[in-house]
Amino acid sequence: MSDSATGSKRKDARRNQQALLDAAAAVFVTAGVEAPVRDIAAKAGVGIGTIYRHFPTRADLVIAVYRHQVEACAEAGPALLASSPTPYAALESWADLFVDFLVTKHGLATAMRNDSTGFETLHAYFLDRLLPVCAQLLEAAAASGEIRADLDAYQLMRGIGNLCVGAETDTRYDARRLVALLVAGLRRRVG
Amino acid sequence: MSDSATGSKRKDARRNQQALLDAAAAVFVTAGVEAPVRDIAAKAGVGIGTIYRHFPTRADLVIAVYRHQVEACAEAGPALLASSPTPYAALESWADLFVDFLVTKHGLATAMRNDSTGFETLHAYFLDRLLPVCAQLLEAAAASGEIRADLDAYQLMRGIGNLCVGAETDTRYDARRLVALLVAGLRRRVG
DNA sequence: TTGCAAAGCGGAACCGTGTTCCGTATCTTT
DNA sequence: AAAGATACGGAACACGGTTCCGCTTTGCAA
Repeated sequence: MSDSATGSKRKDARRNQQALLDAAAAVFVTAGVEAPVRDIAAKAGVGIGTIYRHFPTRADLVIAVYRHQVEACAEAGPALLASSPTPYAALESWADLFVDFLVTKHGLATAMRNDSTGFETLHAYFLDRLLPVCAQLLEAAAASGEIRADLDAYQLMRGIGNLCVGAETDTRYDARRLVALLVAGLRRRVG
Repeated sequence: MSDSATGSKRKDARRNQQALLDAAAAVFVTAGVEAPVRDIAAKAGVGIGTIYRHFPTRADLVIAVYRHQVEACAEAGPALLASSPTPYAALESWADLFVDFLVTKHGLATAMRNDSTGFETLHAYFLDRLLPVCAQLLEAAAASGEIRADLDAYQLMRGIGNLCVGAETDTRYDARRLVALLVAGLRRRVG
C-alpha cells in the first residue's frame, strides 16, 4: 500500500505526507472523496507530484485517511457478537455501523463502485479487512438458526455497500433502513 | 426531451438521428452506457456536433435508446397485478423484471448513480415513468396485508437500482437475489 | 430550373481531471 | 563544506465532455 506507512528518511517527506493526510481528510469532508487531486495538493501546500509520490493511486490516499475507521469497524464485529443478545442482533448492529461509516464519508460508497479511476484497490482493501468479519457474523447467525445460510458474506457486503450509494445527497433516501430491510430478508420466516 | 421525437423537416436530419440511435444502441452493448460520445458519433458516421444537436445531453440519448423497454417495464406492472396469485407475487415478479432490465444494460445502473455527467435527467425519467407503477404494486401488497406499509416506492426503487450497480461485471454478485431478499424483507413476519 | 434562406453539419478548440516526468531544491551524511 | 541521495514542483500530456461557428445540404419559391 505505497509508503503510506509513515516511515521515511527525510523530515520534509514525513511532514508532507502528514500534511497531505490532513488536507485530504479536510477536503473529503467538504468536497467528497472524489475531490480533484489538485485541490488536495493545494490545501496541503505541496505540488501535484508530491501527492503521487506518497500515494501512487487515489485509493492509497483514501485508505490511509480512513484506515482507523475501517479498523474500528472490523474490530466491532467480534465485540458485537460477544455483547449482543443473539448473533442476528449483532449482525444488525454491525450492518448499521458499517452503513454509518459509508454514508458519513461523502461519496465513499459511490466512489467504490465507480469503475473509472483506480478504486478497485479501495474496494479490495475494504473486502480484505471486512469480509472475514462479516462472514463471522453471518455464520454465527446462521448457526443459531436465526437466518438462512444461503447468502455468502461477499454478496451481503456488496449489497450493503451498494445500498449506501448516493445516500448522503438524497434526503428522501434512508440507506440504513434499506439495509435493515435487506438483513431482515435473511431472517427465517415463521420466527 | 430534446427533439428526440423523430419529427424533423429535413431528411438528412431524420436519417442522422436514426443512425445515432442505432449506433448508440450498438455501442452501449459492447462498450457500456458510458462509452465516449466520440465513439458513438464515429460509429454513426456523423460529427460530434450532430450528436449534441439531436441529443443535448447524454441522458437524452440513453432515454431514447431504452424508451421502449422502460415502457414495457411500466406496462408490466398492472399486467402482473392482474395475473399474479397475490399482489406480493406481482411485486416480486416486477422487481425481477426491472432488475433484469438494469443488469442487462451494461452499466446503466452505475451510470444513473454517477453524479458526474448529466445523468440526473435519466434518473428523473426512470422515476417519472416507473415510480407510479412501483407505488401501485406496493400499495396493493400492503393492502392485502402481505407486506409492511412503511416503505415508500421511491426508496424501494432506489434500493433496487442501487443493488444492481456493477452487477454485470461481477460474477460473484447476483443482484436479482439480493433484490429478492430486500423485497422479502418487506414481508410481514409470522407468515 | 435555379436561387437562396433556413436548417443542419463537422470538427477544431476549450475546459476540467488524472497522471507522468524530469530539472531543481532540500536534506543527510561524512 | 561537499557530495550524493532523496524529494519536490509543476509543466506537459492524455482523455473525455461540450461549445461554437464557418461551411454544406436541403427544400421551397419564383
